[in-house]
Amino acid sequence: MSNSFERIYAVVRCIPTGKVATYGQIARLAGLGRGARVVGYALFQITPGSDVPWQRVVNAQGEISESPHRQGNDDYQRILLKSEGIIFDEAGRIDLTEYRWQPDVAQCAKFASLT
DNA sequence: AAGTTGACTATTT
DNA sequence: AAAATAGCCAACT
Repeated sequence: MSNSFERIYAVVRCIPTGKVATYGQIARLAGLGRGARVVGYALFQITPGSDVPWQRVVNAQGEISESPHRQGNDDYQRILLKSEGIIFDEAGRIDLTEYRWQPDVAQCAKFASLT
């Protein structure tokens, strides 16, 4: 596993239940700057059984990003999020102004040395 | 070693 | 408002 991926996973693992984060947000926290795409690539390799809550990562529009290779799993992701208390609007989007995760260094000391 | 690729994002049509 | 364009960064081939 590449080091960058480890950092990304570390950040994602810190997203509390009931909250979501955007790819760009995670990229920045992981020290990747604008490498939002790398975050997506990292999540692509996550296998079921991993302790990384990949379902809490959505795109900047509050919508679930899907891929030609992952299609079918978007429904699964939506179900997981709903079970965590996240509400989807009519368009199937999440209200980021309410559910967007706001990193708290006190809760996640791992970031202290990354940012 | 160099080119391609992608769970992105912001900008421009 | 939806679709195409252009930057971005690291992994993969």
